[in-house]
Amino acid sequence: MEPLLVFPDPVPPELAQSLDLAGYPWKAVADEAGLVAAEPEDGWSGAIVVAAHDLDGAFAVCRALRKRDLPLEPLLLLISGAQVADLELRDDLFDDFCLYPFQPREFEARMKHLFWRTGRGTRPELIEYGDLRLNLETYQAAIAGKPLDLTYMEYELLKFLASHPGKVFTRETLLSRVWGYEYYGGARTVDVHVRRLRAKLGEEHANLIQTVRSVGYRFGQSRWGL
Amino acid sequence: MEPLLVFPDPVPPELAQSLDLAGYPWKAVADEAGLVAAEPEDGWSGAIVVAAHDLDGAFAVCRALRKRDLPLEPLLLLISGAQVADLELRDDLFDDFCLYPFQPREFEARMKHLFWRTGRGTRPELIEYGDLRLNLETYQAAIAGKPLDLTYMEYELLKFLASHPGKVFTRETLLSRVWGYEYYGGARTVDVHVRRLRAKLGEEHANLIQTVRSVGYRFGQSRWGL
DNA sequence: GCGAGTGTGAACGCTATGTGAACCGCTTCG
DNA sequence: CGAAGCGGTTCACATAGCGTTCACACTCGC
Repeated sequence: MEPLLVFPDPVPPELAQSLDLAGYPWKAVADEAGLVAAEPEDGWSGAIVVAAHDLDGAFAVCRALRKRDLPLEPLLLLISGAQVADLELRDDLFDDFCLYPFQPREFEARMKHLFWRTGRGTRPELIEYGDLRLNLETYQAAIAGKPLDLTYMEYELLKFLASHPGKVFTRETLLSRVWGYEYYGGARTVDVHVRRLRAKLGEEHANLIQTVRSVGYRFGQSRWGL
Repeated sequence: MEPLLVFPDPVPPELAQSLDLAGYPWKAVADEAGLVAAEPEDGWSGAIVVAAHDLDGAFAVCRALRKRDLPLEPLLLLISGAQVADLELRDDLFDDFCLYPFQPREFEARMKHLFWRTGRGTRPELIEYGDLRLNLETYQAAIAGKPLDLTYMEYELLKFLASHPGKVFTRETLLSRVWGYEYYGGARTVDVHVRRLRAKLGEEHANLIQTVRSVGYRFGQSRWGL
């Protein structure tokens, strides 16, 4: 596991202790300049920024971390109770915060939840939508409990569509995202795969993949929430 | 704003007070059966589940909320310090947690951050004007909650008009901006599409698109009032 | 009341999509 | 080594949905 970035340097001893006890590798950074200098080859796996002693410096570090091409996640902010009000309008600078000084149990639970949450974004192991279920680990699909016998491309296409329910994708987008970025091929290929998917989904569920004329295809119903 | 779901019923008084002070509308629910019974027409805007007094009941509610077609978000869990360990392996049941009893400032900050996060992460790009709502991601439109079945050109035209409310466009402008810059066609095409749009909007909302004689069309009310 | 501008219904023709089948490369098995 | 099977791609054709156009009725302003 890549190390966590921790600000400031030196790190408060109780934080260092909690991190070590929980088994997180970490590296302290004193200021913005250190972000680049101390960065491991494979990047940071997350960041913990202690704002309790230096609010402005902490926010500066957060900003620097979030401005990168790939904003660093997750980012946990440790602040004193009196600083809670300063979070206002700075929601974009952190993923979660924890009152400082902290209870080790709460700190550890927040770390776990944060990693779980951001990890889920990159590697979900199960996709479910209505009766449909895709097991990404075993490459199996099932609808209403009945297993679907999908080919590789069919599975990949369905996986991509089902992981963005409601959103419409053009054939070109699907070709580049599902087939590959430099794919040379006719857009009708998508049609054929959609047709086979619909056939395998069965008459009852064929409408899971909807045609949006002149645009492309959409999986499932739109989300009108919020 | 739609109300928050709060479990259990009765709600602890300090929680009720904090919610009221922060201006969140809310509705208490006593058990899983109440989730459906008490649900507002437009759904919940989020949930707060107090686990401090009834851990199992709280998790049951969380599970029920997350199993729905559209898992309810955001979901804030309130737990006692002794229960933190019980969060283990239940990361999927909540979005954030707060130690209970809580400091109102921390509670409020978590609520704000949660709403900011879910709003930003999952909110589709929308165009809204009065009862009209256009979802740009899903190519769907709805008026007063009822979905509109629009064709591609109708959708594009409405999208363009609705994104410049109050402004008058000539047919030529519309042809070049909606149809395309090199479009060579009769101006009456616009009329026909406007007519169909009005018909689909329904008698009640047909006046959303107004005719400005000798000039063109305008969406919504003029900025000078009417 | 006249004319320009706009609403309306219907008809036409095009284009995007559905559909069946052929093709082609790859793997498997005899 | 060749045949067969499988899966992905492409092609040709059918078709319905949709955009455009036109003719005519109507309305508004002068």
